This record gives sequence, C-alpha cells and structure tokens, in this order.
Amino acid sequence: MEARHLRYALALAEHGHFGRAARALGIAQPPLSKQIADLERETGARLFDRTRQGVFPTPAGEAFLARARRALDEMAAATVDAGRAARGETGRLRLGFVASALLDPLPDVLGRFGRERPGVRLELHEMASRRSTAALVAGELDVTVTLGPPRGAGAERLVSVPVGHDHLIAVVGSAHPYAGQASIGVDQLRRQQLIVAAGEDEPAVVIGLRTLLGEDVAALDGATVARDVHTIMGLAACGIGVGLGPSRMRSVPRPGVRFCEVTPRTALPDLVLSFADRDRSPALGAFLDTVRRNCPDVGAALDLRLGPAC
Amino acid sequence: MEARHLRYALALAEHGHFGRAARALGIAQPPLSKQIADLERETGARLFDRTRQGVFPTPAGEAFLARARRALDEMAAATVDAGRAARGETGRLRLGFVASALLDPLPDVLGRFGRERPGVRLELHEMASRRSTAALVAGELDVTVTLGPPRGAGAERLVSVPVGHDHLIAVVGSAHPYAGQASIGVDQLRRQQLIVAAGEDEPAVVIGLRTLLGEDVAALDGATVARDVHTIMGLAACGIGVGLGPSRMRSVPRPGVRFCEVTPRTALPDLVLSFADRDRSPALGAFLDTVRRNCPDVGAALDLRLGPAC
DNA sequence: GCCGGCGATACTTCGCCGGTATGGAGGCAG
DNA sequence: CTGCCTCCATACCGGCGAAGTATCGCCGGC
Repeated sequence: MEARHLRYALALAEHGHFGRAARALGIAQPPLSKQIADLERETGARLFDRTRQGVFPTPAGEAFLARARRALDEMAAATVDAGRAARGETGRLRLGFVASALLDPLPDVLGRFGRERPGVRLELHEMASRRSTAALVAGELDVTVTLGPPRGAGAERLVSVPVGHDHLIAVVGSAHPYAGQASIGVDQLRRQQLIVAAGEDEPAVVIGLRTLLGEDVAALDGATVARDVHTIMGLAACGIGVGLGPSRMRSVPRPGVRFCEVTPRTALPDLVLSFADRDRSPALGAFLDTVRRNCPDVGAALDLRLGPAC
Repeated sequence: MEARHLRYALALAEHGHFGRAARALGIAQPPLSKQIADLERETGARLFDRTRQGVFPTPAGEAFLARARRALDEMAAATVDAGRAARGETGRLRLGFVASALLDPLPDVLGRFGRERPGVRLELHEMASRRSTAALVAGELDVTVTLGPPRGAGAERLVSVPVGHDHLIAVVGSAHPYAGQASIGVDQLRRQQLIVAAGEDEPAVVIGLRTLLGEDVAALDGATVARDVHTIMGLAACGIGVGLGPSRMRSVPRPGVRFCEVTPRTALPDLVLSFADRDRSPALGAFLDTVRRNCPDVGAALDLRLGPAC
C-alpha cells in the first residue's frame, strides 16, 4: 500500500463523488476508480458504498479512513519535525560541566538558550572535567565545560575554546577581620584556617594555592575541605576561616560574605567549552550560536576555530 | 512523499549501510541512494550522516524516523482494522428495543453476542416501538425490537421477522388467593384490582385486555398503571392486585410472585426484529448471525427473507 | 423513451522506479 | 606513497504501473 491510496480514499470520502474527488486530486476519474478498487482488493474489504445518492464509506471504510488520516498526519509531521530538528529548534543538548561553571557563565547562557530554543531538551550533567571529556569523546555528551583544556584519549579531536579567565580569590565572613580589605596577602593567608574545595577537580585550586604558598604548605594541609564552592562560601559566612576559590564566585553575591583579592594574583585554569566538531548537532550549533552572541570573546575564538560561516 | 520513502529510510537506519539496506529491501543500492536523496531534498534536511563507520541518522533523521515508524504502523493497522470491521469483529451496533424485550430474547442474545463479538460496541436504546422504527428508518439505529411489525413512513423498506409469540398472563403475589392456580378466568380478573403497564407501547397489553374483557371495562378503568413490567411484578409481589403482562415475564423468575395463565388465552403483539437491509453493516450481519444460531425459528424466517446465503 | 450523470472498463501514454555500469572519495596495506 | 578496496553518488536505460482518453453499462428523471 502506498500513501497515494490513503490520499485518494480520504479525498473520495470527503467529496462523496468519484469525479469531484478526482478533480480535487488533479487526476482523472478512471485512475481514481482503479486505485480505490486496488485498495479494496488489497485490504480485502469493500471500503465504499457506491449509491445513487453518493459514495459513502462502509464501516470498514470508516475504520480504514481513521487510520489513514493518522498515517498521513504522521507523514506530514515527519517533514515538519525533521525541519525543526535540522534548524535546532528541537532536539536535545547533553551538557557536561564542572560545578563551578554554574557560578558564572552557565546561568546566563543556559537561561538565554532555554528562552531562545524552548523546544530543545537540555540534559545537564554536573561532573568532573575528566569524566565529562571522556563522555564527550564517547559521544555521550554534546558539549562540555571543563577546568582547563580537555585531556585524555580522543581529546585532540575536540574543538575547545576558553570561556573567560580566572584567578584565585578569598571569601570571608562579614565579621571577619579581613572583611574590609580589598586584598589579602599570602602571609596573611598562612595564619588563617583555610577552606578549599575537594573533589576530582580540586587540583585546579590546590595547584594554584601551592604555587602561591610555595613550600610552606602547612596551612594547606590543615585546611577544611568542602565539596563545592557553595559550601566554601557557607562556611566562610560562619566565620570558620578564609575560603579560597575561583574569582567567578563574585558572580553569586551572598549575604554575610565578602570577597577579597589574593596578592599576588594567581591564575587558575580557564573554564573551557569543548565539543566534537565531527558530529555537530543542530541543537549544538544553536547553542554555540547563543554562546557566540552572548560572549564576544568566545565568539571570536569560535570563529577562529570553525570559520565565521559556521 | 510516498510510503516507500519511509520504508527505505527505516531500512537504512536499521542496517546503517546503503548496500545492506538495499539488499534487505530487495532492490539495488543506487535506487536506494536516489530515494534517500530525494527524501532529503523534499524534507529540506539531511537525514543521514554518511561516515566511514556507517550511516547514522542525524537529529533531523531521528525525528523523521520516529514519525515514519508511526505512519507505517498506522498504515498497517488500517488494513487490519478494515478487515476486522468488514468481518463484523469491530464496529458498533445501535439497537432500539422496547423495555419488555429485556425479559426474554435480549438478555440471552445480547449476552451471546457480547461474548462472540467483544470488539463490537453495543449502543442500547430502550424506546417505544414507534420511535425506534422512525430512528431505524432515519439511519440512527441499525436494528430494532418492537412490539408488532414496524409502522410509519419508510417502514416498508425494513426487513422484519417475528421473535417468538406472546400472550397475556397474570402475575400475583405468593400469598394471593390465586397464587396456587395454574390459570385465572376472565370473570375472576373482573373482581380484582388490575395492574397494567402504561407508556407509549401500553396499547399492546391494553388492547389484548379489552379484547378479553369485552365491553366490561370497569375493572380496567380502575386499574393501577405501572411504567414497566418489573414494576408490575413488584406491585404484584406486594399483594396489591393482579398484574397483567406478556408471557415473557416468566423468563424472569422473581421470589414472591406466581404466574398464572389467563383463560381464554389471549394473543399479544409479537416482538419483531427489524433492520434496514439496504445498508447492512457487518456488525449487524454478525448480530443477525447470532440471532439465527440462537433462535432456529427466527433463523428460518431470516433465511426466508434474505436467502440462506446471507 | 430519450437523455444525462456516474462509475467501471479497455486501451494507450508516459513518468518514475529500479537495474546496470561507472565515477569519485577515502581508508588501508604493501 | 601508490594501488586497491569499500562505499556511496551519478548516469543512463528498460519496464512497470499510474494516469489519460474513449467508451460502456446502469439508473433516474424529465
């Protein structure tokens, strides 16, 4: 059976007249008669009653037509859906990201993307950089935000652009002696109870700290370890000590804490956006588009990697 | 777009390889390439990624394939459903009937039909003979059970067969003086409080009674009128009087009542099964089949009207 | 009883699907 | 690096079948 048969049967049912249905279909009447006859032979059931008053579907015809309508609707929807998916209006975007990315670039970007592409289902996976890179290479993710450029097997096939820069800052409770300071020196840090993040991506901050503190790591060894930056800020707010984390913490103003620069200024690994260029889905393309429009510098880096046309 | 395109796209997605998909479809590879290319041109979206590792649907392709599967399922179901409807396995049967038909033939027939054709939706409309005949002529019903042959405009186009015969009987409470009698004479009836049915079909019983009682209708004028035979039996059970109704009341044994013949035996209008032969639906055919097998005499009458082949 | 409308049938035409042959691109082995 | 192989795309041709034209059969109405 072909879609033609369904269209013809529906037209015939609608017009109740072979001649008029054929005219509406843009064909002559005999071919329509033949196609309907073929259809009735194939289904093994008489689908239409030809009466003097007109052509009417039999109960079998009614059952057939109901299905035929749905089948043709599905076919029409197939084209529409394919077009939408191709334009990135629908689909899914699987994003892997480190928790601290929720501080700065993600809330804004995801918010805009969600509004611009309401049809795209966002699948958000908070995970350490290594794992998300592996998942991206394995095709289980579409895009990642990691601390530092992706490493590991297959990483060389990924396209990566840094998303802003980052350095180490301190966070203290409002009542803390340092609360009023714009910056804290290294020697001041050494006398404090430090609060740092643990987890797989911990090295990012810790390496920065070791660089800063040099060989004197006693303060670091006795540090309080928290699961994420939010906990760090919470603990700092309690006055427990001096929290240390990425400067993007400033993006999440929180009552009861103050942020201070740490001197000398110590760079931390950049947040890096990565994706596999080989199978770039339309949804990913739309996402990159949003990022491009939202962050001019990231957009420029993308243009450099992919060409402005993409 | 034709069903062929959907089948080809699904085969290609399944096999991930033009050559193998074509072989599975029983065609050569170039035609498959061309059809897929045509499909992609028509949808305006690339549906498959041709990679070295195989052919994989793009997001647009996934969206298309999901719809394609449903469309083809609907098409297959169309044939199946049409066949079922043609064989009377599904569909609907709109039956109009007088309430007293629920006493005898309907419970048995409907029960069997419901078990034999669970897919047929029974629409039951209890209504007076005149109304159901009009509805049958108007095409709002498929079959009726009336008291007496159908009358009114268009009734001559209906096929009708009597469903058994009927006569007047009496029903009394178990404690009634007549309870032990096998039969009650007319003179005995005249001395009793009578209970008869009202409603549009009342004349059936009333005419029988008038015939029986002759000119002495005093007993009838003072009779209690009930809406249906069940009420009659209920009132009789209370000992209020002597109920009068069709002999089919015996089919519904009820504690507390006894049935008595009325002498002389008085015929009542037959229950008559009618339908429009011109547009006999498969469900109706199946129903008639059930009736035929269930009631040999009705079957014989049907064969006489329609020919044994039907 | 003739005419007109409607669907079915017979036969022809032509478009398109499918087949064969071939091209081109990319990976792999020697 | 080159030749080969795999795989999909393109080109061209033949045949099936869908569509067109002409006509018939049937039924109802004027």
